[in-house]
Amino acid sequence: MQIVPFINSLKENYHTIDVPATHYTYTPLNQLKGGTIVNVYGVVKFFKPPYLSKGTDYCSVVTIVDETNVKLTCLLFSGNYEALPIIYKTGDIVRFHRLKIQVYKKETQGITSPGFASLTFEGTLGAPIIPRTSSKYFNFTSEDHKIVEALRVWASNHISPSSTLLKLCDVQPMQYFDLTCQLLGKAEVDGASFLLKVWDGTRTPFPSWRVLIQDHVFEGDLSHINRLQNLTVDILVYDNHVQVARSLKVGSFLRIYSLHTKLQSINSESQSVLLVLEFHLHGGTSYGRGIRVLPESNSDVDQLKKVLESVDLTANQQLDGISLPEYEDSFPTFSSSGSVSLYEVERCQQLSATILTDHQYLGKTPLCDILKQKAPQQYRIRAKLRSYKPRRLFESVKLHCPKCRSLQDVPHEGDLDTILRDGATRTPDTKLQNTSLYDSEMWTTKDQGERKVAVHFVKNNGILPLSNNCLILIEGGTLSEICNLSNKFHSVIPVRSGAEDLELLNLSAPFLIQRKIHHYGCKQCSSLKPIQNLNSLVDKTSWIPSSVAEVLGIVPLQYVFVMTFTLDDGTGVLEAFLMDSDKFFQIPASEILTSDDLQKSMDMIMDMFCPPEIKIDAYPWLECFIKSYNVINETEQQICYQIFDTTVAEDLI
DNA sequence: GATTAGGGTTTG
Repeated sequence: MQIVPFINSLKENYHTIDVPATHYTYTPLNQLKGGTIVNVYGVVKFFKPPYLSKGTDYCSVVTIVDETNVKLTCLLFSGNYEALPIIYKTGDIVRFHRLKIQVYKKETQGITSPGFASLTFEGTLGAPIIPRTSSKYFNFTSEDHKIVEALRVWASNHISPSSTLLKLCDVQPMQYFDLTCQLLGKAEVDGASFLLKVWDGTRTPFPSWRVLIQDHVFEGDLSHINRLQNLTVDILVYDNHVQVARSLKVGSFLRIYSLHTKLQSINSESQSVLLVLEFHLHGGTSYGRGIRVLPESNSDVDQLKKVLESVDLTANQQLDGISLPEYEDSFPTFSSSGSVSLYEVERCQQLSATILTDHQYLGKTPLCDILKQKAPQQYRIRAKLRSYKPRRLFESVKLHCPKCRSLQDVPHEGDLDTILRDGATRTPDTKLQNTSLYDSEMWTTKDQGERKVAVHFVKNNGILPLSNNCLILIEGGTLSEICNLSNKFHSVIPVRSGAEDLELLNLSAPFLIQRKIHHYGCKQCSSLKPIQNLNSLVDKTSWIPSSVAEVLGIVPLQYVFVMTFTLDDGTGVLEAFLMDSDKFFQIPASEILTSDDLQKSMDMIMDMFCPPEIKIDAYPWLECFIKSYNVINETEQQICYQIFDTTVAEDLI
């Protein structure tokens, strides 16, 4: 061993030898050579909090990075827990003295060498630069100060801040995260697991599970815990973490790394299902799993204490033993972020996310029984939505003819433009303008081949109504012109000049446009009547689509959602067809294609029925009314099912 | 005095 590092090591670690201050040099991480002993600085990119190794020492694995953008994974061992770096989170800055560089599997790594010593600093820009170390005496100069500051600046521009530190109110089911909390109680569960009861002053989106233990093994203030009710969570720690957990002091502040959440549904007495959130600290040290006690001086602990002190227990108690209506008042049905509030899923667990609009007297039938029976029949069922098709909303919107029952796609905007252009090739006939029904105006466009556009303003008893009550007939207009006019006028009907009268374009085009809604007619079932028939409408200001359609001989098509639901009640799986204009989802299918808000609502409803990233156990129940019917094709007879008389539960809309 | 672990989630 070289004498100078040896003396420095003694100085830093044992403070018994008085030698002059030594100048340390720090090797950039891109200049490390195997077989050397170096001093390095770095930003912590990853770390495992110290844990007892399978040998004799504590171990901490720390990966650091510096301005050279080179990473170094360090294996740090010490028989003394305190001698390992006191790292609380990634982004902390460390200084290692007497780190041995070696090569393992072609990778350079650092490992403690005799006399290893470390300092750790908070990585936050502007935070006070206070070294954390267990060494009583250590070398710390203004140059170190500068290095730490420079690394902080570099890290702030090159390393994304740690996102794994979460408050309990922000945890989601199925997640790994780091929790800063206070230990309220603990209990031995069995050899392989140990219970920690903790809180951080915020409430989880689902109530925590409650781990069953024998009363006498619990350590902690139960009356305090009872007062806190659902502000406390139960964490089960396993295997290697058990002995650490056993040694923790109630009341201490902890950081638990890579804590895992899992959503679990449990059956309660009243047949309803309740969702609870489980917290597991699994065995092993992968991903830095572990527990570290935070000192009272830690700034995160300081913040946590303030939160804990400010928790309003009276407000808490009002929420305990909740009756549903009060509970819902506290939480918006849909969160502003556009995602479904987890409380809602919970709410759906307890009741049902859909309800029947009729037939409530019917008893429920298990799907396995329905699948054995002949059609046609009607059933009330309770099932979960395992999956649905189509997944893309716009693919589920169709046009349905109630007369011939045909279904067709909604024309795309591009196609519609072509249809309108093709229908508008004839020049407006001036003989058909200015009748008793309407006043006419004609324009000739410039730079567009002298295209002529005629607009006929339909009068009400000989008088032109205000534009927002006025129906206009338009000849030769493009889609964008028609859309602009439909914003100003009550209704727009695209027409062309016929032999004797204005006539509708073919029924590939909408027969009536009101704001953003395009009304279509069935080509099969309609037999067009003259435009002048609009005269027979007594009130020429309300322009009800069905009335307009009727006088013009049109069978209007209905906008519908067409979807296939794969329903599962645990006894069987059944595919049911849903065709809905607005009764089921309470969203008008006619408006959804042009409304972002409605699309968002629809997405939220489907996410509620079929929550992403959650097991089906945790899905809400749907109460549905279904009809079975026979479908016969060339080769076989098949039984199909359709959902009827069912709607999304009112408080979920 | 060597060993420990050598980052990359349990399956409770």
